[in-house]
Amino acid sequence: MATRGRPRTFDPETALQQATQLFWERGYEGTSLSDLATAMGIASASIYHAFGSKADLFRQVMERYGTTYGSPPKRALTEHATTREAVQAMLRATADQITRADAPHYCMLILAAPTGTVENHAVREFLADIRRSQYAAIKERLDRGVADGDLSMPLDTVDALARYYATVVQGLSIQARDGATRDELEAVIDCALAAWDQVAGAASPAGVSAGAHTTDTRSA
Amino acid sequence: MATRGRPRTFDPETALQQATQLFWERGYEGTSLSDLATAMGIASASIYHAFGSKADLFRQVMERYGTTYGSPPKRALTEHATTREAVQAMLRATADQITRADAPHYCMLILAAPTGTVENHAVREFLADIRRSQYAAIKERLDRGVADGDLSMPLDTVDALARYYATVVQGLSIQARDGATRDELEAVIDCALAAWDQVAGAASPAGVSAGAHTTDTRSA
DNA sequence: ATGTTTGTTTAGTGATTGCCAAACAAACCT
DNA sequence: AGGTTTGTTTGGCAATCACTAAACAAACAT
Repeated sequence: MATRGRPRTFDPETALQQATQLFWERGYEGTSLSDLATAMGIASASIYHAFGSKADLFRQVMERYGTTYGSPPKRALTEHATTREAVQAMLRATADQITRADAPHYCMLILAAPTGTVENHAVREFLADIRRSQYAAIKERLDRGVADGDLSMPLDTVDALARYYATVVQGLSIQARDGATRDELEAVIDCALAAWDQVAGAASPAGVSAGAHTTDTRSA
Repeated sequence: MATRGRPRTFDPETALQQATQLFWERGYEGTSLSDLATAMGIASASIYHAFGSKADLFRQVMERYGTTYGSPPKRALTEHATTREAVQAMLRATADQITRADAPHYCMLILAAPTGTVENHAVREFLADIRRSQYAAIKERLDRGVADGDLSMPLDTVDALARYYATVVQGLSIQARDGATRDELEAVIDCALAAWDQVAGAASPAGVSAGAHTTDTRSA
């Protein structure tokens, strides 16, 4: 089918890229529509025509963000043979992404809107949902490790370990935001992986569950 | 000296407390002066008279926050005999504070203003400075442990371990914000302390220093 | 050529932002 | 009582917010 009507004067992909840069630097509420219009090179009315509302634009920005900047850590999680290597690669890919010279030194998913006005509650929960799916992705990889016989531990320890590495990933963004270097993050990751060797490498995870203490004496 | 002039009609401490609640829930930029005036029960002009600007008020709120809600983790760090116990107590006190039923489930210092408008850059750096001093406090405790003969490791490993636990503390706030329970945080803390046993408990910390990292898989 | 469709800009909407001058109020002072 | 000092409120500042109606522009259709 041929294109009807007046053709676009801007490239939507380029415009989303420019919007990404602003939202990334200033967060959701810190970015105004006039800021966006200027950066995207079009009138604000064109933004509404092309992308809907500010919240809609942000959702499309985040979708693109997930398939570009957010992709390496996700791929690292699935594309390594052993679970430990996968987690290590995921952490290192995260550190790479949040210390890039050409972008803000943190993950937009984590810091673009952790708090804010009451009226933007839905946007914050939209981001929180994605973050919770990040945890779920880590947990799935650990579950796969258990299924592979690669990882041996009680079920609730798998949950804890997955949440633990999600916590580390999120903490790394604050560190990088506050000026930590790539090398400093690498040292943090080394410490975080030392926990792996203790919890998953040893026979027993030394009281990792909060409730009943179940001692698992199986060896790997 | 007797009090000159018209007396205050509100208690500054109570007013700061009410301002704290709002800034805590909505962050710095998410809280408006009219919101604050309503919550504090006074006109916005009185806020300026008593506290200066919005940024000044926020700084006073954070100062009070540090000596109240922020106090238990800090005290835990200094009031325990062994370094490991101190770190564990600090982490648990943090988890306690960010899952209180009477307050938002995160640390205001970490999530009140990680990103935002260009004009509020100074407020964000004010918070970042305090966060960096948190890392410094952890590092001081570890240094003391080394001095006490309580902890034995290379100097750069002490740096890494301090930054690592700062990372965990900050990650915990995102986790609690996104709905993690106190028990789930406890399980995360157990994992984080397993790293201690591996890095500080064992003889050598398995390459914790900032060495070569070759993971960079950045995409366009 | 005229109409339809789609995208653009102009020019605004009402609401809200942080902030402040000026008037008013309540205490103490001499 | 009159003056001084301090704190309060009223009223409104200019700027910005997210958003949109309406006019204009550029393509295709018939």
